[in-house]
Amino acid sequence: MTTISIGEPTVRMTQEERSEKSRQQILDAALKLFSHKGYGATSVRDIAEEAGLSKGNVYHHFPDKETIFRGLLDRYFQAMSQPDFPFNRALAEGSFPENLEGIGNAVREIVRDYREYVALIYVDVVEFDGTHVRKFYGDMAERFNSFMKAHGMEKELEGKLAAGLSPVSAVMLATRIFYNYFTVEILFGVKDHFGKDTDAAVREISRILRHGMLKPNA
Amino acid sequence: MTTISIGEPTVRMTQEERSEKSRQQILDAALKLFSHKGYGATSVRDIAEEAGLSKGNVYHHFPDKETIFRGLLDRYFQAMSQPDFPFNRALAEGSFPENLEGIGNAVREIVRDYREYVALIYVDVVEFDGTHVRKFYGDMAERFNSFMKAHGMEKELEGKLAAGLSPVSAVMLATRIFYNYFTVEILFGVKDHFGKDTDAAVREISRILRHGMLKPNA
DNA sequence: CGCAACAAACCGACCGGTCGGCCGGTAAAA
DNA sequence: TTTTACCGGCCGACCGGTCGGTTTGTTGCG
Repeated sequence: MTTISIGEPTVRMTQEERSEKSRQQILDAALKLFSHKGYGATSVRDIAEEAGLSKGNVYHHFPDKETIFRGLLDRYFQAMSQPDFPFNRALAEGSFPENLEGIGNAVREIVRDYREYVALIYVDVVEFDGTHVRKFYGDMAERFNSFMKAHGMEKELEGKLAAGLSPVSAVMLATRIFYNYFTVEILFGVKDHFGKDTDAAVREISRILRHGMLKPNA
Repeated sequence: MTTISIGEPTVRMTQEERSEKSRQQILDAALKLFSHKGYGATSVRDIAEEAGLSKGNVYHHFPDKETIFRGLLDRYFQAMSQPDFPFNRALAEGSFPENLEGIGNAVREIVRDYREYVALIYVDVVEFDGTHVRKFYGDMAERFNSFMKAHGMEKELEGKLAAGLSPVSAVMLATRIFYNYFTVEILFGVKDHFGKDTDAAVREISRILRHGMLKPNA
């Protein structure tokens, strides 16, 4: 048994617990570094140091550097598939598209809390040619379809949406524009880039998505 | 005078021409490498080799690696400010928002032709914390404003757009969603990610932006 | 014109330092 | 005792940047 003290009372850990803890420390350190320096510019030494472990130990838990990177994307995609992921909650519990503002706020929360993972997607696109994220985006329409079917949103939407408009397109479009808006705001660090504050921008986007930008009877 | 033969008749170049040609070769090589490997993972040796020059020569034309990177972003922002840039042409010569499909197609053309520069923006966000692109995005709303004023689009739009909706928001929103759509399609390499072909997606997005996703009289 | 004198373009070796990955050894858990 | 977590030195390759020296183009003077 090893004893570790973290200021608090001494903690006993089994071998499995220690191993898992190290794995998570490595992933946490790698997330921070990959998302701020890119993949190629982050060294395994950096990761080990940031994690407070030796380089040898990192290679004990992961076969190579790229496996660490893939592990991080898996973490993110895993989180996004949980029912309590803010976006999934907002989409399921409200009534689309009346709840567009709620969806916008959920996306805002996600980009804020997961900004490093969002950056990882850019890293993959640049340094791995999008290899690891292509499937995720390619399956997105189908995933929305299943989600909406599972939550019985189809019939309700059929009656509300304009004729000939697929519910999937409507939800996809709304999702994408909010992700894009908050990525620029939070990841790029540009405040109020629509020329108005965030809440006003979310309201205006929601309104255009619901009723269009043209005058109603023109 | 130097004589170079490129299969074709011999070409004479002044010192200034040779220098400029080398500078462009360096930038072209750097664009290719930075956009595919990231900044930190691209070595000045790689750039020199790709450009067909020596490393010493690269440092003769540029003081350091980062200046090369900034030079590439300058190139891109410069191109975007030209009146004949596809987006500017589409926005100026058509009638917004009837020409949304045309704007969509212009953005498609841009992302296709400038995909490596678009990737550079991601590289800046990840590896330079967005330092070089923040101003560009921060000034975007104001830039649209000036552009529309210069082309006398205000009054026309005032009569067409829904009450209380700012023309800038309308144009910004449309621009962003198209950029996002084609970035995923072209840069991420995901075909038909809205679940339908590109033209159908552009039409559907344009329609939602113009008339909204809700039934007209609901 | 010829040609010396200068400047700019260019090359490749070299610097201290870091890279990804491996491996032998140690100590603790099972 | 066997297995596993963990350490840190080691390898050849490569990093950004500098520098001494060579080639090439330009300029001015006779």
